[in-house]
Amino acid sequence: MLKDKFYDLGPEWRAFDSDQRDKRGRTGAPMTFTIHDKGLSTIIDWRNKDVHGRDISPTNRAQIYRLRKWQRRIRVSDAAERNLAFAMAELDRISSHLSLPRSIREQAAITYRRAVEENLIRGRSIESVTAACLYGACRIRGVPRTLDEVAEHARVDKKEIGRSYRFITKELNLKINPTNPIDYMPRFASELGLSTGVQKRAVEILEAAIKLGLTSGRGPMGVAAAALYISSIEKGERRTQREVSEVAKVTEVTVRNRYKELQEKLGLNVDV
DNA sequence: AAGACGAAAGTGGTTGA
DNA sequence: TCAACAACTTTCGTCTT
Repeated sequence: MLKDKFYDLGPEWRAFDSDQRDKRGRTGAPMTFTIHDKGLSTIIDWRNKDVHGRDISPTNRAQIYRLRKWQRRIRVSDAAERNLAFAMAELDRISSHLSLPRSIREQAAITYRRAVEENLIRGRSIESVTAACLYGACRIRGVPRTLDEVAEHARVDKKEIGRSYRFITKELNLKINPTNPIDYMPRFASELGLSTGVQKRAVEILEAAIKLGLTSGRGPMGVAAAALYISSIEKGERRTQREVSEVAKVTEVTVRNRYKELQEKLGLNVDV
């Protein structure tokens, strides 16, 4: 019954690439929901007096009671709806900034609705919960974005999103696997303009590394970056450590450490 | 001149008493 | 709640291409 009432609150333009998006993005949320009824609501007050201050007859009184009851109901469902609409708008806004596919956004919406149903929002900001749902949705769908990336476009800081995320996943029993470095591969490779051959090789390296347990306890992005770095050299499409570290959002030092490790333990000789 | 290297000190988050 | 800890970062001087 609630869902009939949602409007498309997304941006009114479509962006075809991120440059465009950056230029055209105007402001935060597409619309404010602070005034849900546009000031048109009528309030039935609690006194049993009419406009002239006279007592209302008992017959009319029964009717007034019924009206009051509805007013109460409408008010609470309106508030809930308003919050949901706001959350959906926020979800839309962040995911469009992150160029996330619709399916992920929907996954996030599902999670969010569940969170609402289970009363998990109380005490947490809607913004932090939506961001947390989105972050989780990315991981569930195997298209990881870092917490930093999500936080960058959310209106709350990383710490709070993380807290909400942990809470939500625990309370809803969401089974989310630890991030797999392989999931980052397509994105990193394409951001670096590397061929699918390089990407495939990097995945092979990662698979071998996972078998040897070289990935556990390590930041997945660092490992992914290192594998891609090695593979880019092997395939003659070399990228510098700096370039690789940039897209993976880690430092060169980390790329170095990881790749030295991979090289040594996997018996790869990359040099020359 | 740019890239790669590695040592050393600093940071934030997890873990275990 | 606090301290220890590992991974990662920052910074910086040096070596290699």
